[in-house]
Amino acid sequence: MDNYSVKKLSKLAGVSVRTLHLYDKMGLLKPSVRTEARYRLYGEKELLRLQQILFYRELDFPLKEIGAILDDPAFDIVQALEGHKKALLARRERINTLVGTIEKTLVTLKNNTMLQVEDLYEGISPEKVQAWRTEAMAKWGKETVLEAEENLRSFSKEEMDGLKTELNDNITARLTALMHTDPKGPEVQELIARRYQIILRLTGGQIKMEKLEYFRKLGELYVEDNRYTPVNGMPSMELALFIKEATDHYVSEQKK
Amino acid sequence: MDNYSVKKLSKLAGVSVRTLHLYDKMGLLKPSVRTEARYRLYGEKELLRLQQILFYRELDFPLKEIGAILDDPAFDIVQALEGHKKALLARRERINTLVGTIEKTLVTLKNNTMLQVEDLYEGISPEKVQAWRTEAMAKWGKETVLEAEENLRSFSKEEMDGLKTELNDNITARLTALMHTDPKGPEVQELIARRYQIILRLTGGQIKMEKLEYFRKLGELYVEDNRYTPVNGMPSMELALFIKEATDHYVSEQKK
DNA sequence: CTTGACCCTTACCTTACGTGATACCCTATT
DNA sequence: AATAGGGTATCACGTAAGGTAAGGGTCAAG
Repeated sequence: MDNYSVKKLSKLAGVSVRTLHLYDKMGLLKPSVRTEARYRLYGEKELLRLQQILFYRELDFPLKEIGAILDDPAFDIVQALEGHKKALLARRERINTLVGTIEKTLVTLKNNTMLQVEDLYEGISPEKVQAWRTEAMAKWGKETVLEAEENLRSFSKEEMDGLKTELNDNITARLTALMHTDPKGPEVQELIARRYQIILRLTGGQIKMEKLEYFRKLGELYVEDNRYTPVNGMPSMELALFIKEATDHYVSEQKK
Repeated sequence: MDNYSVKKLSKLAGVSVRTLHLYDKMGLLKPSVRTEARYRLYGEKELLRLQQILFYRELDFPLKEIGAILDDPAFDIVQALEGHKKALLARRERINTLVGTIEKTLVTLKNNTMLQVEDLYEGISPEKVQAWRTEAMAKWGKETVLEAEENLRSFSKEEMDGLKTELNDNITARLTALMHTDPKGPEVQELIARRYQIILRLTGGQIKMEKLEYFRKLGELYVEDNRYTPVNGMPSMELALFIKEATDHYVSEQKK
């Protein structure tokens, strides 16, 4: 009996000596014996009690409550556990909210990164960009260019990269391949439709089916003219203006 | 400028005065002016900074880190947020584990509650229980009764209550109703089969199809004998022995 | 001039220990 | 028997983010 010194018990249970001192002082776990030199000695009963303490501690119960649970035999453990579970679920909910807030914040921050106009023309040299913007403004009007840029900036970098990748890597590649095998087949139609869907997203247009239908036909024309190629590697801005041109064309068609 | 006293600012931002004192002392939010009487006065800029502090505080950032974020313009906020998100997800995982442990513990505790033999005979007066157990032991043997009780105790109260409720409220009621309209119909067969399935669970038997098939036939006999009624309101133990009788009957049938 | 509202600083309390500092105890080896 | 080593004791400070209280100064209105 009373075999365990503080160190032995602490090793056995995986706690620090300091913890045992603390539990002793606060009355949570008293040694069964104190030697005349005031050494603490614990027995099997204390080891068992320590295990129980650690169980509830693992569940994040405060030590005071653990004492209450263990010392009061009338304590309603089930109720305590259920209450504690409720608290934990609330904490989990709060964490979910926090994670949501962080994610939203991250999106906003990444959007803000896009607010640099330069980001719209990544990979293009600044002189070229400047020349190209000037030319585009002369061609379509300053407002048009600014508007298109404004729209593109509302994207997160991630989303835009995803769309551009799909456009360049997947769609155009398959389109090019199919042009040699089945240029009039249904898959070509699908790809062209998808391409315009993406372009519409990038240019801020709502996807309206009539427009989509129109662009599908327009796409066929483009394909016949072999004009689908410029989409490959197009910078974002060029895409925006490319589709604006088509939209204007569409609008003037409707007016007739 | 510098319109806000500690109290005004604290009300405006929803924090305590003590918090403002603390933030001042730790250099997180210094008042823009101190009057000659050492009163703290804050301006709009400080209000704004406080808002930012509170934003990060809401996300459970430690105040020291908030200071670093706000004071170092080169601080990588995105990385900080992503790291923090990871930490939050880890905490959520831990909470999930804890909740799981609690739920398991609750099941165990409820099982232990069932360990009281009295719980097997809820609603029956103790004298009746004693008399009935004695009689049952004489009829089927002491071991049989103890075995049946042992088996029933491994159930959680919840599950057993669920099964008994289904048995008493749903099955027997519908069975009784159907006996007057379509006593040989397929639904009656289904209900009888389900009834024996439940009884088998309660008596610890694995549900083997051959047995089930046998009991279905046996059930028909019972129905014809109008003996299905005793199931209604039967205490758990009686159910266990009721089915034991049938099982023994089945075994002796097989041996022939 | 007083009163009540506001403000200041100092300091102790909270949780569950970690980390010393200082001093005592025990056992084995020299 | 002295000493070295490891074990042990108590005391006390530090942690994060304030709450709470004590004791005293300031300001504007009546």
